[in-house]
Amino acid sequence: MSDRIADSDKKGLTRADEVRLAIEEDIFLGRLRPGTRLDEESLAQRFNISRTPIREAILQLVHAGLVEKQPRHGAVVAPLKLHRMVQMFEVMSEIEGLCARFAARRMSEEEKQALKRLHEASNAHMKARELDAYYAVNREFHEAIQAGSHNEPLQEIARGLFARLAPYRRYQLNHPSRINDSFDEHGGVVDAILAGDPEAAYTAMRRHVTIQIDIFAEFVSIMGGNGIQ
Amino acid sequence: MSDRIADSDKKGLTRADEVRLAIEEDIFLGRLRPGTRLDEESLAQRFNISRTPIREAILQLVHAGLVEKQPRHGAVVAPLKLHRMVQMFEVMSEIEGLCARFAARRMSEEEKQALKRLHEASNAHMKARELDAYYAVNREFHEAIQAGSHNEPLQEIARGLFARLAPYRRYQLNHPSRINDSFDEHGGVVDAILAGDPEAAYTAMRRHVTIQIDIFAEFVSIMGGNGIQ
DNA sequence: TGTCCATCTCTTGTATACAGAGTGGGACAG
DNA sequence: CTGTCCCACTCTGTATACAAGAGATGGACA
Repeated sequence: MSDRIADSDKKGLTRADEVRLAIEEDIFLGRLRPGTRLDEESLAQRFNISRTPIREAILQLVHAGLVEKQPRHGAVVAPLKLHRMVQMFEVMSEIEGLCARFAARRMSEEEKQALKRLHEASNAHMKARELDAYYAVNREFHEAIQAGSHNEPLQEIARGLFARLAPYRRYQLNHPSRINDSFDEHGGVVDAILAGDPEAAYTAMRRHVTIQIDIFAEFVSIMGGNGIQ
Repeated sequence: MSDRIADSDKKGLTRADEVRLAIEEDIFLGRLRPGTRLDEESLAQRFNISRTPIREAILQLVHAGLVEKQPRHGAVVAPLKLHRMVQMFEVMSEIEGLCARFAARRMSEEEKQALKRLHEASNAHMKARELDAYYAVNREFHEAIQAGSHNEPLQEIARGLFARLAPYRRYQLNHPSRINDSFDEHGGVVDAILAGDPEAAYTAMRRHVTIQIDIFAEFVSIMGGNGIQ
């Protein structure tokens, strides 16, 4: 783990913000597993600052849903319960479907072209079997559509769900043929949005995310639920 | 304003939590208008505690979306911009519609009967023109359906949106005939849920909330946007 | 030997003190 | 008279010190 915060991008951010970003990344990248205790004192030592900004960072993470906290009992990285995770995917599919529906109606020509380019870029990564690169573009793809909804509260909800699911979502693309199917599903979404067909976009996106639930369920059944709690 | 926190219900709550609840109530009840500056020092004096828990409370409010904050620039009660508020209602109608759709599929017989009783109770308040009572039952009605979705993350999203819109929503039922129409629309939702018809429930609920947007837009046009920013 | 109680320690919650950034006002120059 | 620059004050961000609650450990008694 980076025991120090990069000296770059320190513009306008408080220490608390920097710590929050660092811990967020640790959670996303799996360096901090769900269930891990977040001790204020040791975090303070790790970042060479006092406990005050650490506490603020933890509070922010609590409200982002990444961390759970009970008074006088400390904070732990949120151990998503299985049924709750399935519920979140369920909501996510609807929210993203909604984003796609709005995007089909509201995206500007420039936004549509940018989306198309993103999709084409992911095509290259798919053929080259570059999993990490595909995963990165995949995220950009979904974010582009969320932004295309031109509805900020909706984007915030989507981002929040995405953030909470991110630690688990990365397992999905390990499924052998998944990356190809994912690309094809994206294609359907892109076509519907470019054609300006809201309902088709909604259906395609909703289906795309719903499939991820199935993949995830399969992953869980293989794992036997271990390591997830 | 209550300059002191009630000695009751102090179980398991930190000072920060108490302050947060107090400020939340002030915002909901309009005692703290959007745009009002939240000065840490004066709040600390008002509650007779130090700035530390005040800061924590403000942070929590920031993440609930009720307060905005920029580094080194303090916190103000979130001044909802008009277009953003419309966007929130837009999302709210979809979220509540979604809740209704799930509720139609998942509500137990007990939950359905409880919902029916709530609706009948609101009928009495409508006929007696008891606006406040109707407003209270109305909230219970929506919460019952949200709970009926049996999807916790979805409920949290709905609650969050409701909380952020609450300071403004109360104007809506002032519209003369609104209360009757509202009751009729609720009736449609109840019928669909009791019949176990997800799509009808979704449509009825979505329409019910969408109408609120129109009422709200009308209210705003009368106000000329003053006092809302 | 097992159980219960007390104390001790560890961690969180709160207070207070200090540092640094922003803002506003006043003074001086044009 | 007006504009600009500098100084001071105010408020936020951070550090540190203190208090209090929860859990653990050890001893004593049954």
